[in-house]
Amino acid sequence: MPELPEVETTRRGIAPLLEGRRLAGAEVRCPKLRLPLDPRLGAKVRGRRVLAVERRAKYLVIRLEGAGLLLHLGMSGSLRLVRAHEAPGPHDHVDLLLARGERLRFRDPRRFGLLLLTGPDPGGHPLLARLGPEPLEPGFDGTSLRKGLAGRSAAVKVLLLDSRVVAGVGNIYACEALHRAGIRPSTPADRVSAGRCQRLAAAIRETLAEAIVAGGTTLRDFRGSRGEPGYFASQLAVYGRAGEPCPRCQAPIRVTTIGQRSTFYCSRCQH
DNA sequence: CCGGACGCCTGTCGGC
DNA sequence: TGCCGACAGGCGTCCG
Repeated sequence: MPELPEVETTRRGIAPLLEGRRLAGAEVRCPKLRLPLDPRLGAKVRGRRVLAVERRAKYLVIRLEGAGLLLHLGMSGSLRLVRAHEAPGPHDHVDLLLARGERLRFRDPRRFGLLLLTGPDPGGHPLLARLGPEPLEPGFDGTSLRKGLAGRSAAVKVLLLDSRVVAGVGNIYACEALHRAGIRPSTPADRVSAGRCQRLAAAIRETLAEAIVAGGTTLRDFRGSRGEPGYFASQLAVYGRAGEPCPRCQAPIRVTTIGQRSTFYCSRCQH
């Protein structure tokens, strides 16, 4: 579920609540996520101060004194600050405990998420080693995107979902950025011209930045750290809108399958 | 290396 | 109303 804007929304919500405070432990109720949770997580984080809450691609990178945490929300994860007396639901798998009875609660019905204890530099974890450029950082532009697409015959949309090409773009924002750039998702990646790569890189950045401003996209269950939904769904041009008129040219939005994922596009204004 | 298929889980929705 | 299959925002792995 959560793509870069949703993870960034979550990060912005929890960072001010965590940074500078000490963890009092952790409560692991269900250790079976994408990778098993460390059953001794609580003892290992207890007493450590939170130095920073950062984001890389769709990962939250939490730096602690002498250790680190790597957290991924998978398809259905969310984080929320709760009070100790709030009873956990069936999918509230783990809490990070703070002082004063506050907890950061990790809910993840589908359990594709991840919470790993790492060394002092969680950013150096192997899971992050092969990630491509951050789309909102200066290192990402038409030139670097074109390099990522060079020599690849796969559909350009498949490569936008490849975190080695660009980090953090998921199915919603790949569809939206391609629509904004006027590029058909099935176009072979190496046939996207330099000029169109420039346009596509700009479209990716704009789409992600606007979605962050809106607090992300809530289709069903995404919630920010205070339980609030994201409001970008109303600004989606194509995703989930099969049969509706294209906001630019009024032709009906089509849906097809590319790379085993539903793909929405306008056949009139995307070429 | 590349492209494509699959599995991991649970919830929800549409069709019959 | 109830059941059953299809599908969902991710991503690592395996196969040819």
